[in-house]
Amino acid sequence: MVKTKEKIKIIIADDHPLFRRGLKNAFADTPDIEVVDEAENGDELLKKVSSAKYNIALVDVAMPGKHGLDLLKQLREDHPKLPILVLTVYPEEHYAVRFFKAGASGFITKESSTDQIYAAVRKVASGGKYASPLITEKLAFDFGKTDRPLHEGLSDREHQVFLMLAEGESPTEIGKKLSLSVKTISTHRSRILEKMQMKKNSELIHYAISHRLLQ
Amino acid sequence: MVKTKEKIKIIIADDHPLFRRGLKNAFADTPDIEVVDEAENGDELLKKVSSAKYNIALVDVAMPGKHGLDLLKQLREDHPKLPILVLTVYPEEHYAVRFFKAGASGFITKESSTDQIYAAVRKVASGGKYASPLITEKLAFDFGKTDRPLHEGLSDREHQVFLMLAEGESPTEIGKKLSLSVKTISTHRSRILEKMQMKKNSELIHYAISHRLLQ
DNA sequence: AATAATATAGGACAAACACCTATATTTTTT
DNA sequence: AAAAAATATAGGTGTTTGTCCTATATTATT
Repeated sequence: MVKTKEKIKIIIADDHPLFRRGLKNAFADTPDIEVVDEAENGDELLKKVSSAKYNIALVDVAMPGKHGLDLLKQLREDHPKLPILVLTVYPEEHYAVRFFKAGASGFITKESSTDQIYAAVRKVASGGKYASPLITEKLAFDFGKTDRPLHEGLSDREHQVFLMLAEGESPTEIGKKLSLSVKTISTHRSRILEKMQMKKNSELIHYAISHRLLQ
Repeated sequence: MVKTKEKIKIIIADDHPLFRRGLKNAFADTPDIEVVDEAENGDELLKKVSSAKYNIALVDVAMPGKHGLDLLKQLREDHPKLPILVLTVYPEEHYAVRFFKAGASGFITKESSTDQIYAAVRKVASGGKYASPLITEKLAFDFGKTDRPLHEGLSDREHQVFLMLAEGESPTEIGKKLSLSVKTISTHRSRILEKMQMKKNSELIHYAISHRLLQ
């Protein structure tokens, strides 16, 4: 039971040098948490986690290279035991569910205060899950609800393709980026439109804009 | 001439606490620059700059409340002499021109290294303008040509078509709505892309969203 | 009056894509 | 444990869509 004296070792992954600095500095104030490594993109993170020992990975999912749900899934696969605390700039409500399902242990936005982040790290380090009160409420509230936002009925892949379409990317571009055939994208698109009860890409775009799913 | 010993006093405005911390910490390393105040949104910034004395405002333009060009213009109006260094997460090429036009003294992205940021602050503090090499080149190239905000260089018809394209409408749909041939729309589109120095509709969409031209 | 910019579109050809079908895999339901 | 549903992936085919080049009339600008 001397374990309590050991520090929580975390690796942080974020592509903004100044944000990493802010994080590191914030954890310099905590006696029980220590930033022992950094990565500035998803691939570097994957490389590092496989070699060294961390208690938590604190990961911005919006990075160049491997990122988002893909990155999260890959991490889970390579290291099923490493708890992942997801960082994002996005308004959380729309994404949290998705990230939890994909195996994240916690989810916080970059607007969070240092105290919230400390709390999240501690909670996750002790094997728990962390979500902001807002999200927790939302999760509870939504449970079993049938009239959830349309886009939550999409599968992960569909959601991913949906966002890209909403950003105006062509099926061909999307296929290229995801290394999938245009046909596959086209099929996803049909199902997205069907699920969302829409007929045209323009409707997807409007939907995404009005739900603040874009930038 | 004892002036050289005085520190450059800056106020930083960003809605991410951790990013502010990173910035502050980065400037803790510089003997000649000092962060003397912070603001976490545009309104707070406006309030603070009117009361106190800073040599530079380092401002993230993507904040809740007053933000973006509006914020920048307001700052210029209230304090024509306060140099403003704009921070952004956006890929710089499309926005820099506009921000300089609106009176910014410098423009850097959040991906920048601390050294780049120090350089920017010093340059701006001494009355100069700062832009990354990439942008500088771009500005030189564009001068006299696309000197005004990109989308304002469009003719009325082009602007109309631009917005419809940005909403995801297809050339065919647009043609129908405007009772014009698809060919005409296609021609307009080419010219819009040319004038805005873009290549794809997705760029139009991003531009429109980030400039709040939609909805 | 001369020049540039704008608004319109036809023809030819290429690319993009939708639609249908199909299969393997995963997840959920029973 | 078995059956059913949902998910993720594409191939083939044929049409829609749109680009590029060219052209002309009209309107602004100098």
